[in-house]
Amino acid sequence: MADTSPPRSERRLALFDASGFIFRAYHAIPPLTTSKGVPTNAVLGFTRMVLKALQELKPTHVALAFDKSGRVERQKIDPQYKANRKAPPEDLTPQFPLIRKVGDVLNLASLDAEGWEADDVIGTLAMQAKAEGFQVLVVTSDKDFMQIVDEDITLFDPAKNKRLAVVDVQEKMGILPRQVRDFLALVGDAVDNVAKVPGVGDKTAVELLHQFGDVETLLTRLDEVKKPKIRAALESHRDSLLRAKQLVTFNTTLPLGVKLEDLARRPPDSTRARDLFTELEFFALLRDLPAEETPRPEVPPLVTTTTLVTTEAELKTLADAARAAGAVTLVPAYEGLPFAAPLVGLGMALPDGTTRYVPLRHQQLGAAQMPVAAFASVMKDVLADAAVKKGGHDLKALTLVLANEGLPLEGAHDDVELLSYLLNPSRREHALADLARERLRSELPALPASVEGKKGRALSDHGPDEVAAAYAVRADAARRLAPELWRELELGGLAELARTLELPLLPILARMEREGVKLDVTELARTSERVDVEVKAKEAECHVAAGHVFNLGSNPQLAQVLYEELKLPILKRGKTGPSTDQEVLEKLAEEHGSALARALIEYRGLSKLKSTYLDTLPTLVAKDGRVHTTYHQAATATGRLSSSDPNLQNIPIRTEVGREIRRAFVAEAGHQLVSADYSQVELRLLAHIAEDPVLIQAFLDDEDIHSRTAAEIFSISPKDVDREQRRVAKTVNFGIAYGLSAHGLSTRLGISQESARDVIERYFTRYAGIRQYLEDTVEKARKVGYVETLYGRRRLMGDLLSKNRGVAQAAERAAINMPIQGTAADLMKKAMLAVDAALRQEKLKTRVLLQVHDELLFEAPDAEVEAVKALARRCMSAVAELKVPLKVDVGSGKSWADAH
DNA sequence: GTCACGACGTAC
DNA sequence: GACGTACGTCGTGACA
Repeated sequence: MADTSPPRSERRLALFDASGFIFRAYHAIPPLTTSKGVPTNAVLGFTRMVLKALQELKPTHVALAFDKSGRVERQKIDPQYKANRKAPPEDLTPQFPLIRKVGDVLNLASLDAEGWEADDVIGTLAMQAKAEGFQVLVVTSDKDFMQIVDEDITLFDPAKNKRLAVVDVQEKMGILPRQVRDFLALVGDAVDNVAKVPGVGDKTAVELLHQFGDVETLLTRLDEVKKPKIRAALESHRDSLLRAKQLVTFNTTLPLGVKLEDLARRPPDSTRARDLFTELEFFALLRDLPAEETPRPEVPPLVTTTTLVTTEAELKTLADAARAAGAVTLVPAYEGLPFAAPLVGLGMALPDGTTRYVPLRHQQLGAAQMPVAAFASVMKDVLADAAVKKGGHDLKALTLVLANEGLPLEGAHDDVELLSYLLNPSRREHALADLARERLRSELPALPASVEGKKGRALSDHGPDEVAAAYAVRADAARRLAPELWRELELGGLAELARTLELPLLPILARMEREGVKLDVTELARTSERVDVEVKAKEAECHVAAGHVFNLGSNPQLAQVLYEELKLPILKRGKTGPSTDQEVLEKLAEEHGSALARALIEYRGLSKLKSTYLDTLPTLVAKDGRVHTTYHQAATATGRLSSSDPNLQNIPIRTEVGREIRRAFVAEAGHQLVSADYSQVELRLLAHIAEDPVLIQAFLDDEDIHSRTAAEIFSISPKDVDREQRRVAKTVNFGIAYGLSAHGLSTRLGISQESARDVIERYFTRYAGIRQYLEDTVEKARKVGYVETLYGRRRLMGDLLSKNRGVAQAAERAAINMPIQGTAADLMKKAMLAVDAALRQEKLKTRVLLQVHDELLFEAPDAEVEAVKALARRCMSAVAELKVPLKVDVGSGKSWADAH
């Protein structure tokens, strides 16, 4: 291949002072957001400047230099350095990662060095490039950069469209570029908090430098300084002057570890640039992008075919390659629920792009397959080796199907479903096919319908050739998605959450699912029979009250009976017609004496419990007599887990029949169930996050929080609070973190809107910190476009600026709630890691079975019960140091009901 | 028969 | 629309 790189003399490196421009752009351009509310003024200014400078300078090589914890190293010289700087404005912070993204899609290298400023990165690169014969252009508006100007290094100020060479520095400053550092040290810098020598202004500084050349010489010949005042000042500021020179001097010897060749200019990735500019609504800039798709040779299309692995020797080679590379991406072929699903085959991808499919349990006659036992013996070690990082999509499912084969999996690391979830937890799905379409511009071939939960031939009835490519491509796609997702997580400050919380939690959830919880089906059947009698009686009662038989489960039929035949008033309407929900029925029963409504309420309650729990749960008991739920780690917008098949996070507890259902969740013989739950965790977190002194004190005093709130609201002593007042306060306490409204409170409590408004106003007067927090949260969310938890989990909030007021208000309530609910979820996840580690550490046989948001349920051998109670309380309380204590209630017994 | 949707109700 | 986050059941109506 011909060498097309420019001759040495024509190589021009443009170095952008990116961090400098971010702040300039932010202040130069008035606040601006996308229609979704993402602030973009600094991003726009920065992008325009970069594009303009590139056009003007036509460099052959380019780099963007950023600060990274920039003041840290200089503060080692002087702790006062930039100590007076405020944190960046809150609507600027979210623009930093966006600016990095702009650099990324424009194919410009972004460089930084931990602890150093962009200045130092540029200084280092400039020297390196000069030594290699480059012409260096530093794009900046900062005069400090004049210190590195020489015959090969010039500055370019895009704002003024002016270049600055040695002569310009001399003309402007009256000194040589290499004296700029001395000049800056003498006159100081108020903005950066660099001390000056008092009495020395620009003129004196220049004069002194003409006479002595630099500050070091000046200080050795102080007696030659004519003016006594200046001489005295210099004498007494000797140390601070030398320190100041150190501070203003660029470090030109950073170990950046970058080759200049890597900075060769590449055309923008116009596809991604187009997407990003569209997302940012930079429509004017879109036109300037090259129209055609830029070929991306470094990102080849996904594989379309693969090779089957059917011999032990081939598989061994593959396992060795994975071990050597330290990573492998695995996509299992299975159908149904991963607990108990047999492994039909395995798609694999290695970091070098090799893909394979291992057929294991295809039914096709004559198809060559890998014997399962041989597969297990070859793969066991590499799967269990945490040093070999595992990638894929839904690694919990992979962990489970491998566990079914007796193969423990360690080193789960690149789960693209989980990584995508952290980037945008509001998103409905993180299906691999969608991620591949969006991020790799590739369509994945379809999987057999049965795998997607639809009807069709069983997976194992397909031949290996039919499905091999589909699974191998998926492994290839997941392998390629992971680095991109990690990069975005790093940019958003979410990578630590992934590494230290979500990924370590994944195997714990897999174990909990595998463990399952024992269900006493006889007990459930007994209850079901009894409830059945009651349900039938209530049904008959309803039919009598209606005067004829109808389907009680059909709301349209019910509405006809209530509102047309019985002529009851329509109190509420839904989208499809008059409502028949519980609230309406209660009013009809109480205020209009409707016997039908009264009977129907009881019918609904009982039949719900019967159909959802009493009759369904027994069908979900596995062969081991236990129920195995599936936890979803990438499902909720707040960071909570969810549970399905069955959902064990909404097992009834409030009603008597509900408690009977919990009585059917039991411990094995010789064991007990131990329950540990956080008391009032969300209200405690609200107190901590909002820093409300009154609420914090209430928790420090371990008071009955609802009575205390009642006392505050009604301005009375806690001991004088009556039941009704406590009930009101309890409702307010529960509703407050949900964005409670006067209307909502009034309907819930059956009081007038006026008194509800009054109650809320009194609440906010007493708990002023809470009101402030709620307002600040919404305001900040509007500015930055997201809300976050104490641990940095983020939820993007696009609807806050919706023109539809209802939509915008709903988004405000969600924004208020997420930091509270999400932080509680973070805490519980941390607690689960701590509890798991402690159980191992103490070599206990106790297992964690269930997590229900603020509760953990354990199954403990009788002998361990007390130890586990103490352990759970300890681990869960100590998971964070907050301004309020984290209280944990524990209990134990033969059944879940008894453990409460 | 299958699917998507809305209404409803359970949990925290 | 009216208080946040989930999932499951049922009935309904469109479609095959």
